[in-house]
Parts: sequence; structure tokens; C-alpha cells
Amino acid sequence: MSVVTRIAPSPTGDPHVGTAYIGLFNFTVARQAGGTFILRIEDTDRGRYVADSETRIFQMMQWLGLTPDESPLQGGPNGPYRQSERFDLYGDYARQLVASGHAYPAFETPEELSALREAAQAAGHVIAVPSRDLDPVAAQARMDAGEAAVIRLKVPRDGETVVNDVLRDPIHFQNAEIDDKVLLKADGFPTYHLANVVDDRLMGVTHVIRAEEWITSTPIHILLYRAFGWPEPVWAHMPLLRNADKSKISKRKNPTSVEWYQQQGFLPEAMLNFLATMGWTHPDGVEIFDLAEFQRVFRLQDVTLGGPVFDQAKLRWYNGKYLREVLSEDEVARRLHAFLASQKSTLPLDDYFRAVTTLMIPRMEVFNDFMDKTEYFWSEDYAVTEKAQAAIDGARELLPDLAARLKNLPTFDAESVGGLFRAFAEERGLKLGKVMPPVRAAVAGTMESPDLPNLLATLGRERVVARLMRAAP
RNA sequence: GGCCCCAUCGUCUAACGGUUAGGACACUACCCUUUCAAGGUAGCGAUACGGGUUCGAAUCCCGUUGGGGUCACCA
Repeated sequence: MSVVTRIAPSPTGDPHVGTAYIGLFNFTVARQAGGTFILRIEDTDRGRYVADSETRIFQMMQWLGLTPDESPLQGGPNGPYRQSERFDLYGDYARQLVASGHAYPAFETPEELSALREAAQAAGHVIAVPSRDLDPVAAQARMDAGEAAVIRLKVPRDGETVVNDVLRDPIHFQNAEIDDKVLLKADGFPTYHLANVVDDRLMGVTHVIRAEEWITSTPIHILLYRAFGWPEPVWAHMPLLRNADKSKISKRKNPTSVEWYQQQGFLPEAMLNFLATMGWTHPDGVEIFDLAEFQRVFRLQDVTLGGPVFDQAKLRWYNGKYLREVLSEDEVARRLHAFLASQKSTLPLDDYFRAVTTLMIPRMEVFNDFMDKTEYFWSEDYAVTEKAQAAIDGARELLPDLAARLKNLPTFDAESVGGLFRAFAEERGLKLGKVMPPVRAAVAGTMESPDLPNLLATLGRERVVARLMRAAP
């Protein structure tokens, strides 16, 4: 049987980093087996529905290189892939369960239920729904008369349900502690439990790899599979990504939108690499690896279960590493340019831009760092820091001479410029540390910059001489 | 609170009964050096606690503590 995995996000907001995380593992398990990876949209909650969310989820997956094989946007043999478009299906399956005695219509109002719940809580047991014991014929008559009803799963009163999760020991749940979950809401929409199980079955899903928060509802799903007479999929519950305080990762405490990371100028490769190390380590201790390598060595059973804290500092380190050591300078320049263009920059992708990029690669971790650190490359109106001004004022008399020499330097490359400075310093009996800082301050307006010869060579003779003259008395 | 999951440096983790408990991020110092980075070297730093089992426990068992998840006509 071919492996089929899926992610089933709800279109309720920004494309979440947790979806990307779970997507990575589902994608990989499918790819390893030459199977299929499906993106299904679980939009049965019309109250929380966000219109463009689905498209943005899809774009996130594409950006990361985790493009699904089947999805609402691409279609596929098991469509439709939006639960709202599969509406009719669920009612039929729910009724099938009622007919087979595995489910029943229930007439309790929300108010009655909350009263029941309070009483049950006080007594320390699970809620007992009165409708469960209604005569089926009488219940049918009430439904026919148009009385509002939901359909609930008839959970066995005794025995236990065991979840066999590939990542942990068998988990035992006493059936008496599982309440009769709603399968079909009064508005005819299915709940997550029904829709999820029916769709996974119909789409041939073999491996359910999802977040740990679903563990407690897994026995319900297993009971459903059994009620339908279907075989269970393989279960694997991944640890939850955490905030620094160890709580489940949340918007309030951590950026969770992948779009945010995109806008900061993170690379998808770095994000993927980082995410892969949340709960898993490369067996050879390798820190930097790509999707293909991950696919080659990943094994589900090696996933570690402690809730990993999503540490942005480490993500940034990965990103810097990709900039410096994985991508070519040319590739970085191209991507940086595209990034800046998306931020409304009009800088052309020319040799000058490429040269500046090369100088900045070891000096930025994410693309968003770039403009702040390179103002003086693009404008004559660059800010001059106090320290820089002091450096200029302290050695102002050197500048005209230096400017003249630079103007007449036969070739204006880093090596020649470096030689010029060494010669100048020796001639004047000065240390390089006395000569270079004022020049740096004058041409960059800051004391923090790439090394001076390369900085000057990149800026070019014309700019350098003009700036030096301007700073000189 | 009931049920469920989890537990090695601050963080991500290695170890799969025998190691001076290893690596990475972060942090600190030093080196390189014209500044800032990058890079190199070193340092700091952990088996939550208590009982067992065993010649031997981070590793197996039990308890405690701690953290997390879940208890909707949301997913």
C-alpha cells in the first residue's frame, strides 16, 4: 500500500509556523516512500473562516518547497480538498453510524448541556447525554418533526481504547472517560472528528502525523474507524513547538506567521533546516543539511518528545550560515535583490549591488539587516554618528592629502588602496589605526563598516574622493 | 481539578546499562585585525528529586516534583 500523508489546516488566519513544521514531516515521510502528500482545507467552522487564508497557506508551503501533490489549488484524484465542498458526504456517514447503532441524535440545547457539564464535573465524571437512551423510533419522529438535533458518537461505556503511537508506548484510555462527542452539528456541518476521519479514509491517508495536542482525541478517532469498520492509520504525534516559557507556541509570545519570517528576510532553506532540528537531530551530528539530505536520513521513530522551544536566535544563526556557506554570492545577491524589491526598493541588480552584497554577507543574518547597515552605499545623505564625527575632527588635516593620492592612484582596487594606506602611514610615521578611522568615518559616517580597502574599492574612486574632500577643511 | 503526554547545560540535542556525560546556539575570554562582522581557540554550563533493580543507571521500574496538552454544536 502506498504511503499517503496530509496536513489539514483550518483557514483561520496567518499561515502558521506549526503548520510548516508538521508539513515538513508529512512531506518527508511521503517522499521517502514515493507516496503522496495532500493539503486538505478544514473549513467546517464558518465562524472563524478567513477568506485569503487558504491561498496564503498554499503559498507558504510553496515558498518552503513543501508543495503538496494534491490540494484545493491543484486538485487531484481524491478531491474536492475543501471540507466545505464535501458537505453532503458527512451527513451520510453520520446517518450510517446512527443506523448501525454507533451514533444517535441528541436534542439537548447548549444551555442544558452546560448545566449537565457542571453537574458531571462536580461528580467527577464525564457528561452523560440523556438523548443517548432515547428510543430510536421516537428520536427519529422528533427529527422528522423538525426538532433541532446533533448527532453524537455512542462511546462504549466500558473497556478501553488504546492508541498505538509510533513515537511512544501504547496509550490507554478508559472508554468511560470519553464523552459522546458531537459528530454532526445542528447546522448539518460535521465536527473535526467526523470530517477528519471520513476524509482521511476517503483520501487513503495511511500515516496521520500531527501535533501532540491531538493525542486525547485520538481514541475518538479510533472508535470512529472501528464503527465504520475501517482500518486505523499509523499514528504519530509530534511534540508541540513552544514559546520561551515552554507554553504552546503563540502569537502573543513569538511571531508565528511564516509570512513574518519571510518579511524579515529569512531563507526558506534555513527555516526548514531549523524546523527539522525541532525534535530531531541528524545522526552524524551535522547541523547544516537540506531537504534532500533530511529525506535521506530521517526516521520517524527518532523524533524526540520534549517540547522544543522555538529559538529565534538559533534560526538567525542558521540563516547567516546559509548566506555565508551554502548559497553562492551570486544567489544571495539575486535573492536579496528580490527581497528588497518586495520591500519597495528600486536598487538595480548590477555589479555595484553585487559587490556591496559580497561585503555584507558576513555582516548580516537576515536580509532585513541589509539596508540599515548599507545606507552610505546608496546615498550621499548618509547619517554621521557622533563617534564618526569625532574621528573626522581628530584627523581632518590628513584627508586632503589622502584624497589627492587616492585620486591619482593608478588602479583603484582593494590591494592598491591598501598599499597606498600602508605607504602613507609609514611616510608620516603614523599607525594605520590613526589613518584609517577618519577615512572610514568620512566615507561611511560610521565606525562600523567592511574593511577599509574593500570598502573604498567598492564605493569607487569618485565617491571616495568627493566624500573625503567634503569632510576636509 | 480529571485524563493524557513529557523531563540531559539558559536553548536545540547526543548517549540506546560501562563515556572525563559529546556537539550546536547563546554568553565570556583570547587569537586574527584598520573598525564591525565572519573565522579560529579556549572557557562557562546539564542528567529535577527520592527510592529501588543491577557488579555497574542519564539510560530499566516505582513514587514525588515540575512543565505541557486536553476536557466546545473550534480545529
